Amino acid sequence: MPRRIDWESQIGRRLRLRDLYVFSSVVRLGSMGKAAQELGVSQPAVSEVIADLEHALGVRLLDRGPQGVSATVYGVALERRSVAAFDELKQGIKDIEFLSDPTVGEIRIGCPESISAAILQPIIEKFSGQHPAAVLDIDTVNTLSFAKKLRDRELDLVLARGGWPLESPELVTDFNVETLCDDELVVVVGQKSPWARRRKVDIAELHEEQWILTSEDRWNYQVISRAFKQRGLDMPKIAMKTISVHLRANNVATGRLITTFPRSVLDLYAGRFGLKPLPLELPDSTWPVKIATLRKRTLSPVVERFIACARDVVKSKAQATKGTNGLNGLLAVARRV
DNA sequence: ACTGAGGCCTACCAAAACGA
DNA sequence: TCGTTTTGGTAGGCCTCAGT
Repeated sequence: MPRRIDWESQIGRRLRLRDLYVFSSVVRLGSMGKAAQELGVSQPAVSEVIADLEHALGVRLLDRGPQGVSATVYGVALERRSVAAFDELKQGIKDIEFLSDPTVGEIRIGCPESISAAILQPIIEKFSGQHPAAVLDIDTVNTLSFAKKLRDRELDLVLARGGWPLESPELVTDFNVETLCDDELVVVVGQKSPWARRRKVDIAELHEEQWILTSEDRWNYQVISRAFKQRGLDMPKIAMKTISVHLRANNVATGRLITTFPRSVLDLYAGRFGLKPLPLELPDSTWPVKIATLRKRTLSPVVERFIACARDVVKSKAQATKGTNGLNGLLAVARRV
């Protein structure tokens, strides 16, 4: 068992930022030689840094092999904290930049397409107006990897709907999750569809229709599945599986197909594509939009301003629509979880 | 308070040895 | 064979301390 590490004599004086940087390079490249090449020093210099680190910490950080090195459990632990340490430093430098000019900074946002169009857009409009020099880097593609990217600090924040990977039990302790606004899932047809003229629809009547849905592991598929199951029916035939909002809207507009949308997306596209929600209630169809950030990570001031701006935008929209039935509860007053 | 000498520490390299 | 470790050496920066 390694001895208890004395911070003053072993770490405070002996462990340097440069050592961590060299160590991270070695782990990333899987070789001391390659790391040396990248850092522009000789391989023995790298070897010595690693040996000193291991000596200071009293544990083996790397397993050496004929094809290079791999991190031990201790190495993995140190590497993970090193990433966090370098990120904090980077944030510190960004803070200094921000303090010298509060309108600059970069915000990396993970946000699926269905949220970016309807909910993110007005937030961006307001925020960009207030902070024209701030750079927004928005990833709308790899929604399933958002949790990992957030944990790896590749994203500052993620906007997503409830029931997403970030709220899985094994990940929930890593993130701060805040409900930004409420939304709900609705069944949508084109205005040419015969269903569009109906005043009341039972989900069971739609069993023989052609559906466009997302894949089985996604929440909107599961809501429809539950709705049919409640009526003692299997899932209907799926004509097309896609997450693309545009593909679904375009195909539903033909009048032959049925799909689901969040209410916010429908409100945005209803006029443009000629879409109509069906008057039927789905079980457990509330689908709140949430903001997640990495717990225990200091957010840069510009990111904090962006989140505050997001809260302001949904709050003012909620107040503007209070008393009307147009949005049916969408963008209700933001509340913290 | 400043300066210079001496010692120590750190970073680096080349070459040889080691090991899977 | 490829990659790591060890050895022996150099150069430069930093610290301490005595002298001015």
